[in-house]
Amino acid sequence: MNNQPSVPTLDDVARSAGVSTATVSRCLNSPERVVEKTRKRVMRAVEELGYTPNFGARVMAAKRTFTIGAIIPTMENAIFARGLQAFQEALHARGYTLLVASSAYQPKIEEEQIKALVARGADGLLLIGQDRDPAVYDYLRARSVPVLSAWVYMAGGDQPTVGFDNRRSMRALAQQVIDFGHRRIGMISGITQGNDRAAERVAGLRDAMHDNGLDADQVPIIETPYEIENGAVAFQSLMDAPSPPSVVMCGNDVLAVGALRGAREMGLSVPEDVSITGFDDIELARIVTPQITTVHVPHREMGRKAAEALIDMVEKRSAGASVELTASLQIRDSLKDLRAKP
Amino acid sequence: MNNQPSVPTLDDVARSAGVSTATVSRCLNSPERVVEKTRKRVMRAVEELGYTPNFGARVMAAKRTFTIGAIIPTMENAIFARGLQAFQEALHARGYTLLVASSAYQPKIEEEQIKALVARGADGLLLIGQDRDPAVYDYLRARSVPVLSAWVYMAGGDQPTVGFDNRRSMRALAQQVIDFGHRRIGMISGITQGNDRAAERVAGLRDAMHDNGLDADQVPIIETPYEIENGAVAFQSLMDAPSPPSVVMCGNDVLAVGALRGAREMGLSVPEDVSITGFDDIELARIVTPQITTVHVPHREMGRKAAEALIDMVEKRSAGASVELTASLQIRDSLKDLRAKP
DNA sequence: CTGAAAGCGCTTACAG
DNA sequence: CTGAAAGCGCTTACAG
Repeated sequence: MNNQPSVPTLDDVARSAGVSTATVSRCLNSPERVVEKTRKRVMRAVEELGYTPNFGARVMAAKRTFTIGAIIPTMENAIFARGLQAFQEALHARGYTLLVASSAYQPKIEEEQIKALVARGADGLLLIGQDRDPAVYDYLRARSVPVLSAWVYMAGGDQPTVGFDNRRSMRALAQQVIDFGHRRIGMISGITQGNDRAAERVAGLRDAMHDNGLDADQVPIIETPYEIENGAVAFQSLMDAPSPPSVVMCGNDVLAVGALRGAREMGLSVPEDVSITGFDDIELARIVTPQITTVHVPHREMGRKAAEALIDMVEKRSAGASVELTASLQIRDSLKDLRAKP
Repeated sequence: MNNQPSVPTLDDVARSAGVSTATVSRCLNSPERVVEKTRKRVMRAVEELGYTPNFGARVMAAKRTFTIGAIIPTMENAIFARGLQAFQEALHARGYTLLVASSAYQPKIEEEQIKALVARGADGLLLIGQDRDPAVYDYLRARSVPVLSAWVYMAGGDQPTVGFDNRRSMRALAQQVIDFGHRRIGMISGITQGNDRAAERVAGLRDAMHDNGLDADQVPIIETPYEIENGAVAFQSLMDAPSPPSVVMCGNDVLAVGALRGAREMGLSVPEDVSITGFDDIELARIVTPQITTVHVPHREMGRKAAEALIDMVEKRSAGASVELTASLQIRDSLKDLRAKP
């Protein structure tokens, strides 16, 4: 802020154009309500003086900041970076600006950030996933700040969601894996505590096991934070078992790339010796060799639709409708079809 | 914002505590100026009513938002994502919130975003690079919004910078390449127009050529936006020349990964048939095979230091001091030492 | 130490 | 279509 004494105000513009401040305000906010001749004169004065509305005053009078807050686990994972970029672009197209904070996957930090963004006047909030303390939603409701959960899709919840069904998607991928003849399945999952996307992906694998009459409890599952190195370590520990898996399904592509590295370090060939799958379909999945079988998530589309849904909630004060996006299987070289006889 | 009719104001607190609004305000902002007895009474009322100061009113009266704006080319490139994440964390540690926008490497969009963030009350601004219309700096100066340029280091410029010397770094890398015996050098650069980092990297290569008595004008240079696919296409066009280069130096790692893909598609082995270098040292550089020789840039440190320098400028109203960080060579398998006889 | 009051720069019913 | 004026909820000299 730091307004200089020299920064022009609405009043200066009004005086310069020979109209009232109300008219200048209208020219800026609902130009169609001002007759063209007047409007032109006013806009010229705005130009000449280099006038920009004072933020604080505008917020105070209008009770809106045209600012939307987003709290994501981290910008360093390409999936959020890409979605957030699209979210910001869509916001900008509709005249909104993005306020960003990150939670490092920690509920306490997320709550703190929610309060910080609300205190900064966010007109609406984008959060990732739905699994959080109900008190958070009460807090937001009391201040009537609309919230939208993205990266998940859950029909009929309390909050609208824009995303895809993590559980169903992982179930479909696991079904494919099973169809390919794999029976000894291992999993490397992200930390499921406080992360419904991770938990749902695990549930999806279990669903597929049940569907095929397999014992889900036999699946060894290692939970570890989403870092390449952790994927490598977890992979090696899974493969050290007496009867190692024929396929290691990972909670996301970052872990899968780590698993791939782990395999290379152990001298194992993928997919000849062991298959690996990921989730998200970030660019990385197609850059490594072999390319990783994964679930494609429409990150950019998700970001864009989330922005639109959230702005609708803010502007129309509507409850907001959930949007389901489709995540699709991407079968690539890292998954071997065991039925195929060479 | 969207204040409910039920949200309590300073006035409500004052009435409830039987004091003036001035006293309540003092209790909140400079408690030492209020005698304990009064203060306790006031704070009790604040508690009971669940009072939170109104953002807009506070901003308007105090002329500060505790918000810092950042405009980066895109969040999708890992180098900015990582630096921005660190920037945001450092901001949060000092009580500030981050307002983000992206420019897609387009000056016009950047200018628009600068205005948008200033209009949203950013107390200070982080921009990438220094190469922009002087009018932009005039605009910012007129509103006394401190600006800091990151990802570049230039001593003695008008604006403080927090970054490294792109030109010197590329020169050092090119010197290494030349020391390894390479003479036929080709380059794939990002678009240099309006991107001083890209332009400096090209200049660095030319410097090294001069240093070694080589003709810099002989170096074929292709400029293309930072996308993997573009790197592949540019690489192939360089290699199609009658006397193709023995090494292709890329403006960043994204282009280098593209070049690697291009080589694979052409059936060329790296580094046996041709060497490739990158810049930035993003995670990708170590994930591909062969690993890419590049320049390591301390992204996180840069983000953190930029946040600290910028907050100092905002709070102390100081001119701000530039900080130079060190970028270091990372020699990896993608660069062949032609002198080494097997 | 505390209060009355001006002022921050807008927006928006309400008139005309 | 345009204007006068109230009001948004704070902070801060200025008095006392």
